[in-house]
Amino acid sequence: MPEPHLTDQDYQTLAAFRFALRQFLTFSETAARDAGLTPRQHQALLGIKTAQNTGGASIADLAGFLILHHNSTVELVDRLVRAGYVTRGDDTADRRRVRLSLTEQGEARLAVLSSIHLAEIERIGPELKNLLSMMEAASAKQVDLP
Amino acid sequence: MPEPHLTDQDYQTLAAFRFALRQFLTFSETAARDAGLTPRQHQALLGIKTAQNTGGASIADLAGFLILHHNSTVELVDRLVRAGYVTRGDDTADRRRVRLSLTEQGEARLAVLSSIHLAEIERIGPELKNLLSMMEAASAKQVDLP
DNA sequence: TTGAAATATATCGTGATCCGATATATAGGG
DNA sequence: CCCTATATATCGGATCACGATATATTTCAA
Repeated sequence: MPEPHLTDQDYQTLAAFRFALRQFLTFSETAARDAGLTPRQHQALLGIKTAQNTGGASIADLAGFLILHHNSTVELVDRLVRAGYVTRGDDTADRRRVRLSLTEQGEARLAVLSSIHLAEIERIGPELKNLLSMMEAASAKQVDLP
Repeated sequence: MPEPHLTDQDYQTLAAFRFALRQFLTFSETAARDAGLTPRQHQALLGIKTAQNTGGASIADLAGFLILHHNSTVELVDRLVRAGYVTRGDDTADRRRVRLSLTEQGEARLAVLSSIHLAEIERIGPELKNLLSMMEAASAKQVDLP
């Protein structure tokens, strides 16, 4: 059990950091929904895209990227396939496995969303970095971790 | 409609950033649940704490901090009060309003969680800052916003 | 002062989605 | 070849945020 000595300033900085994160996540959520996707669906497209080079993501790969359980990921992919953004392909080497790829529509939506996100991240980057630096200099830290 | 020219590197960096965020959020969620709180409840305690100086947060204040609607916030506070972490107080000036404050138990849980979080944020800060810098230098950006 | 509009909080029903438990198909080792 | 492990899929249950609506209090204008 840690013995924290937190100052008001520590709480203020933590709160500001969490608020900045929530603002970004809300921005991202709104952008995704405006593009006809749920936030998770957007994340999934990004994960599938980045594995496209290496043969296509499996369900387990995608679950790892999203930090979700297999079953949740299967359901998410079901919804993406139904919506026409993703296709399930066969893995020729291991026929238990599924190889996910983006449809043209999936690619297009992801491209627009990614562009928007790069711009927003560039906008908020300085503030986030500043808050991160403030917390590195915070007065109270957990020092008794193994 | 933006005309994105995204490189594979852009997608990789975006994905790495989102994965880092998800890792942090998963860490935070696990820490909160280990302390007997849901993630939102933890965030709410932090928001209430930082408004303690200025007379106590109202429902609307808290909703603003969490970027939630009033009704969701009311329900969240209901659960926090039922669990013994928060109390509703009266606003003497405006009796429609509620003034939220932490119980001793709420203070204690928040202190432990905040200490843990400061340590984790210090740990991941450098990587996050690095990814943010990479995206500031990204090749494709949304330039045609009004 | 009174009554209408605005503001703050609360209640109720609904929908989305994540998880636990379980089922089915395929691989791979002994 | 069989047995266990791995990969994906299915089903029921629970949580939580939201929209719509209700109630209480304040504010303002006539």
